[in-house]
Amino acid sequence: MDDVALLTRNHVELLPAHGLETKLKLGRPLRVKLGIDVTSPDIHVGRAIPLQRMRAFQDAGHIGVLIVGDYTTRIGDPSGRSAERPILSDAEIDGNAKTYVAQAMQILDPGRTEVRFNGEWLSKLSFADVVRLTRTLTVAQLLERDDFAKRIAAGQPVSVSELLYPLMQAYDSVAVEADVELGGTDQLYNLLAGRTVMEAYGLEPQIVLTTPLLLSWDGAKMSSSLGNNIPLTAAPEEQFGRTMRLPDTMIADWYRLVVEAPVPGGEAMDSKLALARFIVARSHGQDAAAAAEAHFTRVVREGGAPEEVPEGVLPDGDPIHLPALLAVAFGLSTSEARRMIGQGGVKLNGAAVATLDLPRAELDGALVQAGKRRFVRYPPSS
RNA sequence: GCAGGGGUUCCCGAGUGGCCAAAGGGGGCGGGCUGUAAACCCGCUGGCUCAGCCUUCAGAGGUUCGAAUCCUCUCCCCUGCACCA
Repeated sequence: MDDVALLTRNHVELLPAHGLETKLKLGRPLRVKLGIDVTSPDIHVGRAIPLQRMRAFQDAGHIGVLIVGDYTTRIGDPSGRSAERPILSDAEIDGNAKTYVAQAMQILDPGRTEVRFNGEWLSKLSFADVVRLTRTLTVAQLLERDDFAKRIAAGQPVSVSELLYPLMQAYDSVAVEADVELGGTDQLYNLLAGRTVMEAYGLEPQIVLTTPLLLSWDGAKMSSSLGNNIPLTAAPEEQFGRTMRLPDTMIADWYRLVVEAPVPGGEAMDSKLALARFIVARSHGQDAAAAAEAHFTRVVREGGAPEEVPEGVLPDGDPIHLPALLAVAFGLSTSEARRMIGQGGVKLNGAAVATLDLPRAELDGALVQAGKRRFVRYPPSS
């Protein structure tokens, strides 16, 4: 029933070498842990990759233990950062935590998922408990971490609280008695610390499995803070469009990591459309995916207006000043609107506009477009 | 604490008294092309009912006809050294 190749598909590191086979021979459902911190409100397609692994384990009869890092987020994970992360407010953290679980369930099997908030145990540790925890690792071990090493070499600050982060995450593994922990490659250090700490607490150390980081259309790691992400909560049209933004050269990678299937072949365009459909369908269902594709075809490929165009209200006065109108309608500055008009990017009922002021009659009942994606309709008065 | 080096428009990064709303790159936006929001090419990229005006170069004052550029003070960052009874 356990196909190791399937469970570990696309992994980067799997440690120790044959540890997973040994665990599987125990003949009981394994507890497969994945910790997520809640610094941003959305899970995106890249962060879904380890969730996909968790799903594979679930489908094979194992238990997914999803740790919501409400408590650790208060410390701030330094992974991949050259600066300390800002500490979020409690309200932000709690708000994010709520939406996270729902998003994760787009990928996971709810019936085989155990959701735990790590504040449950971390908030109860006494100072003596923390000291005991800190005894499990040495400073030298903590400083081995690439990120810390680089920052120290560069003379940048590393706060003591950041050093505690791997320990807290490791303690999660102790608390939930993880058999396997999943994570992106940037989490390798933390995951390995989990092994050491579990051992110190008399537990069988977890198996560590890391997944690749998904690169986005700009070639950088997909990340909410870089704005190159596709959130699982984004609207269907948005998810579809963002996927279509991928350079053709990255399609194969996304098929491997996101769809976990070979590229269908044929035109790059068709593969990319199918990829976009997959991503939307996973979050919003087949119907939404079809609708999003129809929207894309209409608006982007054919340059037409979408099915649903928001309605605007014309201001008073007769010659209507277009820059001001566009500024209100699309949230632009009037200078931006002027530039767009000057570059032929503004259309009135499909025809480019060249004047800044238009008679009210021409706008009444008109469809106004700015660029390819912004539309507003002014319903006829009377 | 002492000595030195820095803080520039979304980001990186030029600019050391007028030619600076400020080079260049990135990003973003617009157009062209295209069975893609890919690739490629061109343009734009502080605000303003805009041939002009207004507000920007960490902050506050000052010198000057004129300051991102000079002076003073303040805040923040970095690099050495010192301190760590």
